[in-house]
Amino acid sequence: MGKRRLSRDDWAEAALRALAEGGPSAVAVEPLAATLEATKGSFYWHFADRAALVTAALELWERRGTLDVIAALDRVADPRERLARLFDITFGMPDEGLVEAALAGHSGDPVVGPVLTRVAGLRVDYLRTLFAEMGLDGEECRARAALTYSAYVGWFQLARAVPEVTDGPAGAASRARLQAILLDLARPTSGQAFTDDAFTE
Amino acid sequence: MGKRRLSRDDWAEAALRALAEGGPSAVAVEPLAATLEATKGSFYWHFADRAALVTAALELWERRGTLDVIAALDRVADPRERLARLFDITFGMPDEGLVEAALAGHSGDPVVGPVLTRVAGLRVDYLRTLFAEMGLDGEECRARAALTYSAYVGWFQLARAVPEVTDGPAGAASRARLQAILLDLARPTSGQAFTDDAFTE
DNA sequence: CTCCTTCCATACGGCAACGTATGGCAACAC
DNA sequence: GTGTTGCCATACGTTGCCGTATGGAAGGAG
Repeated sequence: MGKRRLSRDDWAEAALRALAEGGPSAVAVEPLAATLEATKGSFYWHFADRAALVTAALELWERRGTLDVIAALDRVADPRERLARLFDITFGMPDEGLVEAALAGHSGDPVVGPVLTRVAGLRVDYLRTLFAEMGLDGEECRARAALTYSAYVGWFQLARAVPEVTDGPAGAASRARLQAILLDLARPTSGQAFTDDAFTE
Repeated sequence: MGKRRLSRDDWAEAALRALAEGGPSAVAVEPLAATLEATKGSFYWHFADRAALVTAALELWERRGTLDVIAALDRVADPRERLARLFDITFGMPDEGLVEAALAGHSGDPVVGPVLTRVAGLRVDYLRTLFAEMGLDGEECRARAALTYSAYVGWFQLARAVPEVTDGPAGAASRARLQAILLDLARPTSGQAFTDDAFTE
């Protein structure tokens, strides 16, 4: 790590890394400057203030983990296949999920809140239309989209809290099983089975 | 709100409230003192330092949202009925779930991390044994416990990010639907035998 | 009433991070 | 070389919160 000059993107990238590890409060100018072997002088040349840095990091996160993914999925025609690909991609990007978990507690933050709302809304909405393409009705789409997204985001929260559950061979098996179950939920034929409350015969 | 004297529990309760809203960083002595219409002098009489306050708040959260719930569920014999009750209780306590979401990003915190790991581990483990009682094998139990817990915790994360999805009449319907689907997941899959060995009526 | 314990307010020093101001170095223009 | 521009280091003032020290009020015990 030489003492080369830093670009605006260098700062944004470092901020995103800090965001994934310690949340928005970890995106602090002076500590980041230390890891980059620079000083605040560099930072305040590229950015107006700390909020601008957080915004840039969130932008990066939103683009890579949401916009780019949705764009890449547009090439897949079959909705079920698209859902499978979506799982493979999103569950395969641990950093992106970890950021979302790190952001969860800061929905009240004036700069984090709107982005979080927008990203989560976009994702749930995408799932909803995807389920709609499979022939499910409106309410069913809403519920399953919420469940699927909850399972995704909760998975990474679990990974943060108890890594043993999600990592390692047992964790990988659980992850594959989870994806299979979620995919199975998308079958419109099994939708009726869930509605009947009578379990004991 | 008179100027009455404050007890240790008053501080812990206020800390838990702040924890649910703004996460651990919101549990700050001086701001809390302001909301309680007191000063730090009161706080440092009841507690040694800030860490002790966070610990007390987390203890409160752990007891109410996990230990007490599990204890109350011990009275229910049928595992499936117990799972249903578990959902009703936990999803019915919005504050507890919101705390968990707020804590997600602070697994690295020396005081928050261990509690979070313990609570999450306890809950996943409880679900795992619950599924085991229903006759599912080890790997299946692990995967479904992880999925169920992920859906629970992710639901509250979603509630924080996009309240419109989880609140209101549409949100309530989605929540009921989600609980139904999760309950349905507890049924054995096609390839497996449902051995109701210990809990036949 | 008096004493003593419990509880709290005020004042203080310290730390970490924010944002600003200013000087300086390197590269390129001419 | 001289000047100009782009990028950065250093030093400074400010703020928000932590933890400590100390004096003092409220309320029961005698």
